[in-house]
Amino acid sequence: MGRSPCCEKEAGLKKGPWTPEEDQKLLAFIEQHGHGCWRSLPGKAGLRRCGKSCRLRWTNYLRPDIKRGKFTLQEEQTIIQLHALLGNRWSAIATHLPKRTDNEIKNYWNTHLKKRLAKMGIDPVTHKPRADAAGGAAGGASSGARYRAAAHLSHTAQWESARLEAEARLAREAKLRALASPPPAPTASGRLESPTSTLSFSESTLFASTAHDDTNGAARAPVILTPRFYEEAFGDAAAAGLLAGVLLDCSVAGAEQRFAAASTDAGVSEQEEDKSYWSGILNMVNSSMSSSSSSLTSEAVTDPALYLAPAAEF
DNA sequence: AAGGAGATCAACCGCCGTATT
DNA sequence: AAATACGGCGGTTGATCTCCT
Repeated sequence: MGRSPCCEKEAGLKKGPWTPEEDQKLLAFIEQHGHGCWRSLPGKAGLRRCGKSCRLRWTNYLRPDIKRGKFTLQEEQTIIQLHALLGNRWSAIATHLPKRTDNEIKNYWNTHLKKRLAKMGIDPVTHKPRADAAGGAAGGASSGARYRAAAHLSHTAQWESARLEAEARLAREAKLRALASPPPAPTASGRLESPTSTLSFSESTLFASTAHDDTNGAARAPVILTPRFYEEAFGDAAAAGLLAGVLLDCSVAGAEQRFAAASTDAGVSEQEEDKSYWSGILNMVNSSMSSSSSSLTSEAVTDPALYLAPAAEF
């Protein structure tokens, strides 16, 4: 029954930080043979490590296509918005940030972004304004309006419900696709894959689009991040200006207008809010896909319907 | 200059879904 | 169909670094 015993139960395997020699061995072996079966790799490569440790070292550190260093403003925005959409699904988020690993994104979220949102009075888990922060965290009269507006946009329960429904749809769709056709070649299909992720780009966009398609208007992201948000969070108008450019680049400039309108006009239609928010996400996702080879330049495809099409079948 | 506190990040752990026998 | 291994994921830890007093 089953497979042969697991090597991880072997004694004498090394743990802890990798030495340059170990890195060299692993790198040389993978360059020559590919990683193949991780479990058998350490033996073949002459490493006293378990396969799991080798895989982790490779995917998080040694892979040649990893971009290290400071996250850009656009990457931060992408992470925050995708986190609002997907929650702590770091591998799915990493799918939309080429050259960044899920581990790196997770660390960055936990050490930087989570704190920053909390500072802004936004619950980093639900992405809705915290009750105890209303009117206070960022200070001033304008922030009061901002929190009211954010609260207006916040229907967390509905959001969660729509999210779960979309997730279930996604799983069904993935199964159907797997049955209908063999998996395409990873690089030739145009799919944007994270080597650390099992979630394909198409699945992710489908997820976004199903939520967008919610006819009850239930799916919404609680908080829209605007240049003004960033200006206060960073305390840096230049950074906010850059973000404004990024937003425009990604065709979500409407979010700023919508946000301003929401602050003064409670009559803004919920459908419009949904449309604007989700098209922002879609365009952002789209822009990250279009730049998968080098940097995160934004060349938004103007027709989101391209990505919405699969969802119409549900 | 030294010590402590907080921040950062690489790596481990344990769980889960899928593949394999 | 059941048992088991494998690969992958998210949460957590702990060593190291940086900043502050």
